[in-house]
Amino acid sequence: MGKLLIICGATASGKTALAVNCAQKLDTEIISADSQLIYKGLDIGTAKPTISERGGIIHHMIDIIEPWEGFSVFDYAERATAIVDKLLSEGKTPIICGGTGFYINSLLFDLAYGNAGADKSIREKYNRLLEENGKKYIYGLLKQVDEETAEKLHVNDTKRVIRALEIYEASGIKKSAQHDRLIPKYEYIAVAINYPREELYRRIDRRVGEMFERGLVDEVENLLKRGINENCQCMQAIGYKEVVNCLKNGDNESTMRDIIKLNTRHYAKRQITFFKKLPNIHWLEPECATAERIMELFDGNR
RNA sequence: GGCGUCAUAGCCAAGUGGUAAGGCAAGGGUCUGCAAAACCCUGACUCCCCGGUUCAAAUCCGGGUGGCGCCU
Repeated sequence: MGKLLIICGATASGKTALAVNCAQKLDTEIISADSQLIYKGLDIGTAKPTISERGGIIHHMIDIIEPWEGFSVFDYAERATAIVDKLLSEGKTPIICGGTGFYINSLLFDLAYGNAGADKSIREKYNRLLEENGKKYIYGLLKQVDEETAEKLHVNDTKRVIRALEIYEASGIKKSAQHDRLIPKYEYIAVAINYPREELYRRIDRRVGEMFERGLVDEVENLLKRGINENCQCMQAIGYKEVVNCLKNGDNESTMRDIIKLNTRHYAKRQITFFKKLPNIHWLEPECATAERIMELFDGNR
């Protein structure tokens, strides 16, 4: 059975170029694992790889939905798994490249997600209850139906509290009653580039600066002009929500830049925390992060 | 030179006699259908220095140092 190559890690750490190099060596295709690259029209702020940066390699899971559409891990897992399987059946090595750890997990592991889909009306109902009665109230509701899950969650973590409530209401089964075993569906080897924190932050700063030079503000204004609501999921992405906000406040560009840099650094930190827990991940020092080195690791693992 | 004012964690900052709020930054972490989202945890053996008053001082008094403002 074939094996997957995962290239993950923090934003601005050089995943794309590395993945393209590997894909060229392996004569294969890349499957993006990025929750924002899926949107058409969000290019600059998401640092979507340009055609030339893609180096002639086919990239899947990029530009697959419209900005006003919603998307979730479940959708990702469904679509991306199909592509993985297709590539494997062709004898190719799927390369997964991206910084959304949750999406990568959804590909690697057979998660059940509580065996209950998102239910808009249930969510609305609990969101209303949250607004009317507060966090403690809905947390209390969860405690009544699924004490075990409630214990694991913090009262303030309303998103997950509501999701747990949703699972119970939609399926009649407690979230805590469903235990997924995290057994990888595929053999894989994961690599991430391990920049020293300060250097990673410098790279982020530089990249954010470049986004403004390329016209991030115009991109956001165009999306708004096209009628994309600022509350859309895609507009919550770093770079977009800040520009929208600053535009409203009349802040200058340097303020926008600083906020985006800061939020991106926070994001990178969270990504690193997430990937630390991914089994079988190799943290490569920047100077060792080459396609050649990865091929060695990959073959040695075969 | 004189007068006034301020001096608390990397930054902003509350506290004005009873044993150091809070915010930001930074670091650590959680993550099972919104994940570039959402959420959690961590920090001053000490309040510029020295001396004094007091059972007790970041808080009061004296001196010093430094910043700021005004005056000559």
